[in-house]
Amino acid sequence: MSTGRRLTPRGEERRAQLIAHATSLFATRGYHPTSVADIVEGVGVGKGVFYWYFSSKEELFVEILLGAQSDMRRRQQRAIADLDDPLERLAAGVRAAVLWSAEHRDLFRLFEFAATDDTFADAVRRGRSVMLNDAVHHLHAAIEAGRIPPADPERLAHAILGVSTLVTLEYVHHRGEPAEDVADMVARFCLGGIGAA
Amino acid sequence: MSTGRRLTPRGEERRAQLIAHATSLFATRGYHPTSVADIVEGVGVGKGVFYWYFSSKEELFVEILLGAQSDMRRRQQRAIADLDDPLERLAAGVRAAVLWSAEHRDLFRLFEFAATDDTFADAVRRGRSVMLNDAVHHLHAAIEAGRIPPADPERLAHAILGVSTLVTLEYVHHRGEPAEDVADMVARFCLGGIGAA
DNA sequence: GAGGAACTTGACCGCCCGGTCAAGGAACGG
DNA sequence: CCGTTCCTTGACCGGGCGGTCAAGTTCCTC
Repeated sequence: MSTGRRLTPRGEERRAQLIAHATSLFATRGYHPTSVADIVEGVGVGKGVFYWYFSSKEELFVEILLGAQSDMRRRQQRAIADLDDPLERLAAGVRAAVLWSAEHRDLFRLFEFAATDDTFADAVRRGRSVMLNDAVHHLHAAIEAGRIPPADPERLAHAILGVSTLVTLEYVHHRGEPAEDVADMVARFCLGGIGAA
Repeated sequence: MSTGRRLTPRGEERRAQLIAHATSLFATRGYHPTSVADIVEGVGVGKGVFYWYFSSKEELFVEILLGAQSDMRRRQQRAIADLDDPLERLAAGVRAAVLWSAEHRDLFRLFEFAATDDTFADAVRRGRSVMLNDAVHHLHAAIEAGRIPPADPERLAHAILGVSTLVTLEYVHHRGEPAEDVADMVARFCLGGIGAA
């Protein structure tokens, strides 16, 4: 993960400040409307500081994106770790995704934007495909075990991702309903959708 | 729908040209990176022409958005018109949405972007809520009739929208699979998700 | 305390943005 | 052929953009 650059603790903290503030600005105003001047102003430093830590606004955004993806993945893996049943693993993964999205509204909004922008869409797809592969794996196992009717696991995985994304956006982010409730509803809908009892 | 402005046939055609080219540019490059200069250059006219027909780049985008929304709605209504059964109406509506999205890739991408931008998110939500209300209505009827287990119809409607959106994006737009097949799969998943036999 | 690496400053650069406008051409009714 | 309305032009404006850089400050090392 390290970019090779040597940073003192002070530098490390500055960098983190910039990332944090940029994330919040990108999420609230959007990527394009947020200028580098806005970012450094919010942290209270000169413009040159930004380019000491990042080579461009674009590079910073990608870094935030990749960091968020791997953080979410880590959370999902942890939630799944001690489960054996494929359908339980699937449901736990979905729940973990919803809960993570509830706790990281800013990062979730960044995903949403990045997916619609040609410059970042590939990075989003690459990150997604990792998560999707996990789901495909569980779905495949469930089909093999006769727990759900045969179907293309990849399509099912995409459908599940679609439900999680839009329902989380609407109910957790927009209406502020409890993430746990929403996660339960999403998991239930998805289990029905794939044909589980 | 008419903005009150008087336009000769010639003017009407120019306007349509600008809308068409702007739509394609917005969809491929994105809204912010597309400049008014890009739009008029593609049509081969001076910059002033743009501001003769539209008061701003933003206004043009909103017009495209609203037009697309009502076009999609019209298509959905037509597909549903001669069906009585609530679940059939629901499935037909979903299929119509997928097929429309397949035939209007540009407009579909505009929806996706607009939903992530504060300036346009409200317009998107307003348009969506119309479609969602239709779905809620059918779901409510289906629950009343005991065709599906009781649940919050609004949440189910959002889940259905999520499946349609993401699966269409991935399989129809990205992989170029036949829209009919994808529409079938989406409808099947959604019926399972809401608990229909 | 000398020296050098890490960090910071903010004026500056070239560019392009959304939007304006005075002026000029086409179309058409009278 | 005139007058008017519709349409078109493209130079121009103020301003903000992403990005640079010479100069300065802080901090650690020896």
